[in-house]
Amino acid sequence: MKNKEIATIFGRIADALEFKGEMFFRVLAYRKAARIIEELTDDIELLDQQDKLRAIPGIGEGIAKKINEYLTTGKMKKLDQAMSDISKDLLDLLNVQNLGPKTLRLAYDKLNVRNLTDLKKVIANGSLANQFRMGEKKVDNISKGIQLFEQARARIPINIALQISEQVITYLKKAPGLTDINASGSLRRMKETIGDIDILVAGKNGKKIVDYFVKLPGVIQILASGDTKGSVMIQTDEHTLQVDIRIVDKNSYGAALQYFTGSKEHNIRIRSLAKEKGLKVSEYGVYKGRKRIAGKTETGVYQALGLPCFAPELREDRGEVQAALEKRLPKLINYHDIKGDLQMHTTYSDGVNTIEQMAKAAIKLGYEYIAITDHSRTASYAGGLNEYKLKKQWDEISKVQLKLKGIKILKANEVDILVNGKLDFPDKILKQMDIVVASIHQGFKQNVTQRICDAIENPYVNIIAHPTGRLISRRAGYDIDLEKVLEHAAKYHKIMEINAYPDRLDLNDIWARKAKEMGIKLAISTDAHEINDLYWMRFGIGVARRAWLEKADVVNTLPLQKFIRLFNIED
DNA sequence: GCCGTTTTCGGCCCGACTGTTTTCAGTCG
Repeated sequence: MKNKEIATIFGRIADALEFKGEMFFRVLAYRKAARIIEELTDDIELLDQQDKLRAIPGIGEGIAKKINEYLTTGKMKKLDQAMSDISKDLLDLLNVQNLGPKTLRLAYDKLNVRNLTDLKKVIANGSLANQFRMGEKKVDNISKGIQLFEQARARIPINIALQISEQVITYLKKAPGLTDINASGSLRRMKETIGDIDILVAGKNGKKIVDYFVKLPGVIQILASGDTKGSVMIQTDEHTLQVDIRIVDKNSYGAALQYFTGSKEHNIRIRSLAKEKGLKVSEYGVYKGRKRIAGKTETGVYQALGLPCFAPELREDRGEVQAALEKRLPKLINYHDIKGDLQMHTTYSDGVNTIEQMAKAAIKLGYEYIAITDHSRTASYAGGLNEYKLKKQWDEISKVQLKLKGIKILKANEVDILVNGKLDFPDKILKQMDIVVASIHQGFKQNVTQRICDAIENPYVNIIAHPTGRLISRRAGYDIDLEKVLEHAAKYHKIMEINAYPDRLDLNDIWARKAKEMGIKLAISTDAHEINDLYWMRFGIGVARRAWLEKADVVNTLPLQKFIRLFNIED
């Protein structure tokens, strides 16, 4: 698939045109196209061949032609043109905070700045500060931006961000005059990674709240500290990240929460719709002329526009507004819908806790069943089980089962899909398992699509685990044709996993939604290696909700008896 | 560059903050 490649090109064109002072909305059109293509699950080459590109909202004649040109010739004139006299190094500088296209252009024209080194030079020798409408403070802010740019902070995994935001919120709740507080931004939308943490606060005397905020433990730098806004860098064991706080009046808290939750694209959609209705939406409220008709609550804001209060996870401008208008928004799955966890490891392979400990922890979570899925023998690095150890484990499961009431412990395994396409246990063993979870742990570049398809065809395999094998912070997924795999899964009625391990989240939101649309059922599993990991379920739920999944789309929402019937498990 | 139950032309979300100015440009979210 060349989707990603083409998305990158349009992003690059947008940057270049912006730098050159091209009409703002043209730049926007390229950016929008880049995002749409990036999120596309269909192969863009196929869409081009079938002449279906223009059916995608946001892709018109011009962009479609350029895509076709690139796919047939390997080149895009518009890109070459846009980049003819500038370089990627230069455009990268647009990512420096407080340095926008206008200022960069100024530095380029007047001071010959071509890259970061040049930029630093003209800052150091004062020549940038001497330019028209520039000054010391502006240049100072750009310098701060360069500092952050050079640290090139990676986005933070959702679990870390959530943990930190909860600590910050606990701390802030003691701030003087504070009445309401919420995490907003991508964290509230449960995106898989978070750039910075945005906290929204309602309260009187913003200055005092901000003063209290910047004294937060772990702060290594104060980036801004005013009456309505504060911004700090904090350092934890492994991560450095930015935390922003905004203070608004109680009466516009709902409008502000709606606004700061985003996404930006969702907000643009909402505001356009408001405009069509003769209304105006801002972070202060919904206005009809000068009259404010909503703003105190988020629900009120949406209601004023004739819309339901969207779950934050839906607010990505992926068709949610249209769906709401047509009254076909999904009733999203909730955390409490989950009745069991279908992937976890114990001391038998690379887990930390015993079967009994895992089972007891699951009972505490209110689950009715769990599947013990230690690794199979070929996963020797993880202490994978051979047939002898597997049988031994089943004996222990039976013993624990007798001892514990209120939970069904399923005899299962995370069976390796071997390089030759076979499974790591013979069918006669697989047949005896309550649940068979199959996945790839080796030969990431060897025929992955075909191997997974073969596994899907095995009559004893129930679930394909972490189908793309990506690790968010470390590696891209296998070289896999996911669409083909999903088609196969749909054909053979196999379940695809949403792995809730925060570094995996695999399938991701986009592909999980596609799977649902193809009629595939999903399982949300934690892949826990210790009892605390069982709490990762909330991140899997986050992905599922972002994927528009409902309770009925996820097999481990079934109560025990129905679950057992579905999988033909002996009670 | 995209788009159309008012439009094939003329719109395209909205406001705060900052720093530079003396009326506003640039950047951000």
